[in-house]
Amino acid sequence: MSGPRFEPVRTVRAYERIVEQVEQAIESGSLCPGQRLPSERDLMGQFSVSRSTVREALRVLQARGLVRSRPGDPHGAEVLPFTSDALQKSMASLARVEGLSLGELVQFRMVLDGSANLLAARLRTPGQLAEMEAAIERMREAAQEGYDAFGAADVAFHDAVARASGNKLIQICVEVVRSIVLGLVADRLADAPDRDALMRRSIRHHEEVLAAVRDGDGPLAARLARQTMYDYYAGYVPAAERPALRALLE
Amino acid sequence: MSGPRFEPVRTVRAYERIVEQVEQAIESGSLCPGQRLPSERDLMGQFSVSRSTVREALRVLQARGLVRSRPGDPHGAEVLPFTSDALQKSMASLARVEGLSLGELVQFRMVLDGSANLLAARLRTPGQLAEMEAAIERMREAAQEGYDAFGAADVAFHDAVARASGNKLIQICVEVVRSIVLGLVADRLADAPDRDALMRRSIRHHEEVLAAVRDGDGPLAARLARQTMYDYYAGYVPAAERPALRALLE
DNA sequence: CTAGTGCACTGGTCGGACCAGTAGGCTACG
DNA sequence: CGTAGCCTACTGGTCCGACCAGTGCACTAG
Repeated sequence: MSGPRFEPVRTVRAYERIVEQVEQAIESGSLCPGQRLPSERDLMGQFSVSRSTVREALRVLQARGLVRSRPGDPHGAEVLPFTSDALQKSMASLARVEGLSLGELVQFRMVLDGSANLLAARLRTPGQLAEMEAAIERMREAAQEGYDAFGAADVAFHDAVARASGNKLIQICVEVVRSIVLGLVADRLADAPDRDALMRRSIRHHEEVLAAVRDGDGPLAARLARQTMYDYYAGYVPAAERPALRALLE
Repeated sequence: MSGPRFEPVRTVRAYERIVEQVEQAIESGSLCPGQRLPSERDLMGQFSVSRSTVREALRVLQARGLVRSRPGDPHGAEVLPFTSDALQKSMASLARVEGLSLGELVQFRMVLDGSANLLAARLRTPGQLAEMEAAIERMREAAQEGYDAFGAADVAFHDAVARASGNKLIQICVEVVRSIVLGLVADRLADAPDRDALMRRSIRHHEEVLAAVRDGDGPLAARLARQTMYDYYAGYVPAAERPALRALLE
């Protein structure tokens, strides 16, 4: 009954095949970050296509964050090291299009940060522990300097924890989601009424988290980290969403 | 000492501004999924640019998964509903370029799936609970039919849990990371020696997880979910990475 | 009323052209 | 001899006009 199983032919556009080839060259390592692609006019020769086609391919590669081109650059497009930019862009667009609420984002941060602390408590090296201590020390100094400096030191602490978790995926997602959240609440954080008290309390919380990490008590570190995050952001989250956040606190 | 703070001027390319405008129209909702963009020739009139520029903008929008165009379509490019495709693409490329190990990916799944179960145990609706039960029932049937059907039912269960967590971000990340992991181990899963025993044990584990979710015991559900994931994948993870996974089991 | 045909239009690709910008070599001046 | 400044050859960004294969719709012939 059934003859030979034919598959639907996929019409592959010329620029897509160029994208594939370059992408593969980058992934296979034969094209390293910092290296340059040939100029568009060279590429049109190598691929036997017109410049328009080459350019459309480059636009796609650029949109994926693999390549950057600059007018006038005599060396051609530059192959970029991986950045989470593309990931962040699509997640940010996800956040807007899909209508992600601040509550969901904060909840996700609680999950990630909690897990990062859990892992860090068990897997950290002495050097990483020192980094975290340095970050908190920096937070204490920065509290005198201003809110921006304090925020930066805060970020540095969470990054140190994420690194100590030993999981690059966690590390990157922490970074991506945090930047989205900070983008959403930046204006409201700026004019918080009692910033000094907020910073002092935040430092104390971070110290408790660090102590748990130092002691290797993962579950405690995770719980404290989630609680810290909750205390810090709950005020900006609509009351209706808060119960979902509290579900992550024992 | 410091004069007026000048900022570096950012030369904005024409196609970028087109991308911005269309992106914003989609995000603001004035352009809904299913609707059509004007034809390229119309757009070049509306934006006062050449077709090449319009096309480059469309390439970028297409690369971000916001739009699809098809040759010959008399209605112009179609605005797509959000899919996690773009997210998945950038995360998959991250996995390759950054050299994410299977261990890290599985660990991340343990984190996500654990948290999803924790939340689901506390926030699930009766309907969602029924979905999970149906998915497990489907797993029992599928175990007779074959490995592919079983895998599909397994995926359906985890999706039901992710939905019940109430967090779309968790839901999407679960989906994205799972598809990457499955892509990595697909060939090795196919010729596992004792597939029947594997499936039976997997069903039993899932039943235990479901029971915990039904009882509203979040921490237990989370721990069981992580344990299930570990048992299922640990064999494919290099022994050196396994301790990091076990750090997530009490 | 339906089956078939033709047309108007689409996106994909091509080739050529011009512009503003850059880098590096060249020149002329100190 | 060294350096400051110009010059040129090249880059990417944009525009234009053209052709092709594919699509959907309206119109027509049966």
